[in-house]
Amino acid sequence: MKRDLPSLALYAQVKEHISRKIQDGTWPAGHRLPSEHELVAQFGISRMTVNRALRELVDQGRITRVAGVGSFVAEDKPQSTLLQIANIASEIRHRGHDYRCQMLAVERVAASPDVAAWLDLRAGESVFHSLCLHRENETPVQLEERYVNPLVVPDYLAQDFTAMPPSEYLVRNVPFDQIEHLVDAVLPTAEQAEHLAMSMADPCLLLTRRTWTRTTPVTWVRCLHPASRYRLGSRFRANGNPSSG
Amino acid sequence: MKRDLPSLALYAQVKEHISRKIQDGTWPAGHRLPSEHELVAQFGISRMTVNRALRELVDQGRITRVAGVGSFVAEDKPQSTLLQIANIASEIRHRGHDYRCQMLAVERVAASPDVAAWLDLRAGESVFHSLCLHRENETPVQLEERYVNPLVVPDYLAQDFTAMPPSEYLVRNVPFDQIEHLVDAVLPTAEQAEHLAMSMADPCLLLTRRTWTRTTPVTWVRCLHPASRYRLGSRFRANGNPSSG
DNA sequence: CAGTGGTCTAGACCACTCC
DNA sequence: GAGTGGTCTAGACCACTGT
Repeated sequence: MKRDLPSLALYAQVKEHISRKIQDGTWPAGHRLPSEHELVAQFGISRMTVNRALRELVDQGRITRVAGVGSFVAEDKPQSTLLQIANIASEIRHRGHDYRCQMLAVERVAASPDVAAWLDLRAGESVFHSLCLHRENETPVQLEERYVNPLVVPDYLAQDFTAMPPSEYLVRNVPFDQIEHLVDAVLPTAEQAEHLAMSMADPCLLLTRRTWTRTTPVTWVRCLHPASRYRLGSRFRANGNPSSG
Repeated sequence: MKRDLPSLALYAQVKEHISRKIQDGTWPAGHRLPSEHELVAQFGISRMTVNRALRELVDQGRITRVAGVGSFVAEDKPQSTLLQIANIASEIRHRGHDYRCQMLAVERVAASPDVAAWLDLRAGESVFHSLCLHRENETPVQLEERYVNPLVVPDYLAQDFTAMPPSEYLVRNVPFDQIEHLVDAVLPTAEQAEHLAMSMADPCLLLTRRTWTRTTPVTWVRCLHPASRYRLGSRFRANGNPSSG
């Protein structure tokens, strides 16, 4: 069998193989994975090695396993903490509500000094910019302004974001190594308030997120939420033995 | 050797053995652990089993390992994401600034219906309540209102919180299994604005946190931050192969 | 019952570090 | 060189689920 990379551990190759199938949608949530025995035969490796790969996927929340039944692609990606917000579309649909993504802009612009610094480019270089409004039952809940590094995602402008919102497109196509979140409370500008159909006196949650692949910046995005219609949450169950406070 | 629990997996017994030595201070940060070979001899089990225990301790951030050198007790626990805010005192001191905790109230009160529901008690039952103001270089940065379950933390009222803030006291004394965070953007009430020496028109970040031990609620706390003086952040490096968005 | 995952063994080879 | 951890094998026994 061919090697993807020089001497990547066998268990890691199995993990990548399965992760890819999940990520690109070949194996949707709830889909049953091949059994350990089948993977042993398929990869020509020992069961302990397959078992380690699957155990680590469980730890990462990618799959769930039931002894005597099988292994399945995990339903939700509770991810950790703030990542939940990345998938506002599925979150809204999960509540049984209508979701709509309205594109206000998709364009190529010259990077301002700020944006250039954030994306580690030179000012004036070409970057992709998008502005879109996410609606829950036609009520605006998030104004998303995004800059994307064209070196990493050259096809960004060609996508139909009304079918697949920018965040989901990036999730499915760009692997990342690092993610940074900042959360602020702000008052909206007049223009933002108008897009969000809210008062300028009402506070908003502002989530700023940057992601990297290797050490290359991929995207910088600011998500503005009327606080009365959106809150950020996370539930965490302990693995080890940390403490409360 | 004696068994702690009936038929706990061998690798889990090794993990517990090591975790206990770390937690009770027998093995301080940086201390060198026995080698895999020594643990094999000590427990009379195979090396794969010892190896699994040690790998999982690495995943949990308890220890670090260097091939060719040895295994060592990990230095600090940076914790993940939002938990950072739990330790506002050390965070402020880490910036080289003065930290002060001013107690505005420490008392026993009858649980309102809301608080009773949050803590899973009956309305009117006795609960502990504290209100304190955290200052950075004498500037208020967090107004912390907290309710504590007296069944879990009976000695809460007797503590000197100016020496050790409530969050740190709980961190050090109550193990937890679950933690829930909610983040809102709000405008402060007149009273809150006065405590925080801010305008009522300026937005605040409101962090609400609940913790459980087993399934028993321990504490419910609301931390109010002037957004101009505080933002919430998290940096995350991927372990597996998740995606960006 | 056959199939699944959970665990465990007793070896093995390798790359690495320290002396 | 001896010691360390990183990985891997080819078996094994068990408890559990489904039919």
